[in-house]
Amino acid sequence: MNLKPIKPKRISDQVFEQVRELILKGEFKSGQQILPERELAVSMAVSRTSVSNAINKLVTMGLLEHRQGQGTFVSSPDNRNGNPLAAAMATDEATLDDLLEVRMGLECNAAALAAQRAADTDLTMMLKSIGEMEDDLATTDRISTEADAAFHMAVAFATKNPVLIHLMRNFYDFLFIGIKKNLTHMYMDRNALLSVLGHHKAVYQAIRGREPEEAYTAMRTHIQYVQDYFRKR
Amino acid sequence: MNLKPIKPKRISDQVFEQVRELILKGEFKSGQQILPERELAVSMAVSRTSVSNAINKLVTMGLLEHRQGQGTFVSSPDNRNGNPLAAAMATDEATLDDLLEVRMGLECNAAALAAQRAADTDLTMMLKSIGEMEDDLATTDRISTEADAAFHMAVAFATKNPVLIHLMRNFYDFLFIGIKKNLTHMYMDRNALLSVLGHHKAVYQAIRGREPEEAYTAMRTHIQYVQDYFRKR
DNA sequence: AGAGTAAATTGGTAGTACCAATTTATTAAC
DNA sequence: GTTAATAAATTGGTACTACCAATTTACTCT
Repeated sequence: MNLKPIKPKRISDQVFEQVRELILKGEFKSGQQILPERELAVSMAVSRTSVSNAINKLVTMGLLEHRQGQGTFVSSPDNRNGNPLAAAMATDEATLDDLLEVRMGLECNAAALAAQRAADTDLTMMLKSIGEMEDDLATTDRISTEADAAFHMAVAFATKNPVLIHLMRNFYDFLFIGIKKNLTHMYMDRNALLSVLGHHKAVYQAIRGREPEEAYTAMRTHIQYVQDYFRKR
Repeated sequence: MNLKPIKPKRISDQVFEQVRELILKGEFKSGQQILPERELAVSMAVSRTSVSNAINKLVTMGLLEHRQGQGTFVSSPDNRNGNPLAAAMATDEATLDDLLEVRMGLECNAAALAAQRAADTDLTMMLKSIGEMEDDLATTDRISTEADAAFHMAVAFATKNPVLIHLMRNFYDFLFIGIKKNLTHMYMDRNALLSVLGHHKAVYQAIRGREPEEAYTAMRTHIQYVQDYFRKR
């Protein structure tokens, strides 16, 4: 007899999550109007009150903007309060290079910690994302940003440090939603991607081999490569 | 004739502001239940819908917590979304050690960057905070957390990286507001503080000497010392 | 005194009506 | 045919009412 406690889920929270997912997946683009409350309520078979509550939550978080008489619009990523990096990038003359510099500090350290702590499931996740990247490159000249992010998030999870995981998640949300177009060149440059894939494999090998210093150096090589790639553009 | 445009103010926003003010002024203490929605609606002569909207906004921001059947309560300061680290520390079993591990990544990297980029004003700021710590220890057995934070922030400013500066600011806000009591032991332990002061001086010397690897290693020594200090408790 | 039940209290959901702001469509005047 | 004014439609905002869901309190029975 294996009974698990049932946690009731508020309707407005479920609406919130669905709409948030649509935004994060890019179904509703930045600046685009989403469906009106009445329409969402009918489509989801809930009351307009619940929809309105969910939308208000997304407005408070900065993902959406209300305009009475017009509709509800997706905010530009820079205005999102949920992501501290957006705030940093919006208020100052911050650049992609600045962000990569911070990554250098965070991710090299993370790789070293991962080499000390990775569980088999972590290693499996890293290998899976490497496999996805290989599959992509076998049939196309590009890889999905999701596979790249998944690799780095797998390394973060392997650190078992919740603060670091949270920060890394913010990073990848921001990188791939906020400034995705800046990264497009590299994600469609076959030679660059082969190098990236090689770096990922080197990081993975070092982590699997429980070698923190090698993992640190491999990740450093990787991020330095990305930095140099964008510094040339 | 001086006519100013009249900007209509949403009722729910006015409720939001009034309640937020009461919380920030301490009329409702952390953990305390605020007035029920129905009561607030009657007191403010508005509909419960508007009150509920305002409360939901404060809940989303983390200042309040709903509990169906009980009431609405003021969150503890650690849970406030104004600081992203608070969110990371609240949702998981995160520890001070986790936070120090992340600092290891960020701040060693920052020290190396500072050694490459520090201006005279940056060096002056570091020296000033070291001076304040020395003054404190000359007359008392403790130092102010502000002087310690000021040193680390001076190093961050010396990196000239706005993203890093922003993240570091969040760190020190959180460290000294969120979990200040955990740090008290060290800030009143004379021997520990003498070591910390020595570490700061070593970091400063390396930065002033434009030696990134020495700065990195000195900062690493410092944070490792703090980690070990708290791991013994 | 303890257990069970009922009532009260609180936030959550739903539906309806209307208001406020904006946009679109229609009509009237030139 | 064009422009301006008016009406209608669309969208979010407010209000009200009724009921549901979760928790606490009060009452009754053993």
